[in-house]
Amino acid sequence: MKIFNTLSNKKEEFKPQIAGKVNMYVCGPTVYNYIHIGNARSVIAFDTIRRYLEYRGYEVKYISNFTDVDDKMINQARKENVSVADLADRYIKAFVADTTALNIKPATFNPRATEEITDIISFIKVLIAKGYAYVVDNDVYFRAKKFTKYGCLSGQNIDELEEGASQHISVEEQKKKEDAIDFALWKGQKTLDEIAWNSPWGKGRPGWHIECSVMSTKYLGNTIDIHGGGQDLQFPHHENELAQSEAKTGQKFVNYWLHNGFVTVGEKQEKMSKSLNNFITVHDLLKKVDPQVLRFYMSSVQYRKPINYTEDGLKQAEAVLKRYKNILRNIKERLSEKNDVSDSDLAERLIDAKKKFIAAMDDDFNVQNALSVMHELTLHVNVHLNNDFIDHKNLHDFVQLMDEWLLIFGVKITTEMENDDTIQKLVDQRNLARQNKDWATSDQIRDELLAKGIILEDTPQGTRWHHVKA
RNA sequence: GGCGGUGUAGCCAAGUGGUAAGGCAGAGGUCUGCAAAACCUUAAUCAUCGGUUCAAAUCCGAUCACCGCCUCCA
Repeated sequence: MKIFNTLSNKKEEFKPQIAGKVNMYVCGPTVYNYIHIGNARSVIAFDTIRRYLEYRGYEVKYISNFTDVDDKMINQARKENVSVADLADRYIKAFVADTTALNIKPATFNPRATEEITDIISFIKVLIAKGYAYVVDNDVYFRAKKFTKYGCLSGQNIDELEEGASQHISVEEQKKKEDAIDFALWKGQKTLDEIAWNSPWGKGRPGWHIECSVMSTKYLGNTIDIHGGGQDLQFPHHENELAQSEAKTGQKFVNYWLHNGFVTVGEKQEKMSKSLNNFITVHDLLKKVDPQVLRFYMSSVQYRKPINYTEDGLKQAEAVLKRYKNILRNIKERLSEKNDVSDSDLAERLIDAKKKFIAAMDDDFNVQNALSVMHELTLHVNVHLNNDFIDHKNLHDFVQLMDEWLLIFGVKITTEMENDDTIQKLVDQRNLARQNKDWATSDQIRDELLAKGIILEDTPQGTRWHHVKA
């Protein structure tokens, strides 16, 4: 399996530290609002990756944090006149609701920054002791230049970073720090009403980057296999995480860094973000869009590629899902027949498709090629279904294969056989009318049922029906 | 200014040296009493210019356009 590693900027053969096991950490949301579909994309991308790793037999330990204290949290809580903790609880609940709807597998554990303060303080103490951090007033800063590899993840040159940074950092902050590129590990309390914890440096709270270093090393060990997040986290967040962690442990922090592409929107295809006010929350979108369609749309683009969010894109995803639903339902209907035949060609195609699917996904999770394999196989199975005699065993295997594959994309298609005497009676009536070539009655019954959301399909094997949404 | 990404048919998109996968939409057709479902047929020379090569979407150079990061952001 090959994975694109941001650290080396190329695809590398994936080798977890312990054969058969993968530990991964994915940067989670700051819980001060509903997540938008850009946030969802990241969650979906890494869930899809996780599911594929599990499909390939890896046991995955998956940790994703909640940032439940920082400037945004504090500001929003003030605005709403609620406590930071209440704000966090509310949006963690919303996050769970949204991601559950999108069929995201729950993380092995979701640590919260505010519940890790003791470990954060110990971590910072070590950095100070090693000379990688220094105290100014009630703040603690990381001495970036002492970590000579600083910039290795983002390919940034420290001197040029300084030029850029100097234009944006406030003068006060600038003065406190030894160097413009140093960043806060601990921020002293500014006003008495601000949430704060006791520390050796006075009351305060952790900086943003430190929490991920602490939680990652605490729950997964000093060196982890995969660390994921959005492309915008590459610098400075992940660069800083890397510096802090390796400065403390002296060991490699992450073997494979993965960064997902953005969701863009509008004619200019700009990044979806709160500051541009061009975001759509999952909470709102799911009021009108089938969560499964949104999930499939987002996971059917390779994780590193940008997704330009459009309604047409959603429609296309919906059309593909409908095709899969149709074939799975049609097979289920026909498997009740007793007209078994063995089709060696179909058997071979299944084996071949499985190989190709794995080859596609093993190549840095190339979902487009994987879907292409699924389409091709679906075509052959549909052709097979035109026959009077069908291969029960291989059709059964196909259904199982599709179920497994679709689940990697977070999609579960249910094809429950529906039984309804009232509907069946009407269908029988209609068929009687059809035998008598009474098309008027026949069509009238079909229209009646359609109005109730029931679709009829006349096949050589008889009339079958299903609900529009099913 | 520095770093990185993108540009392939109406749309989504694969493809890193040998004469353009797949999907959606559209059009035509088969099947059907008509539908539905399904199947068949059907479209691009790959942003532009130049170069290397027997051969380039694919390598090199230049240009144009767009996006992102360098400041909170998935």
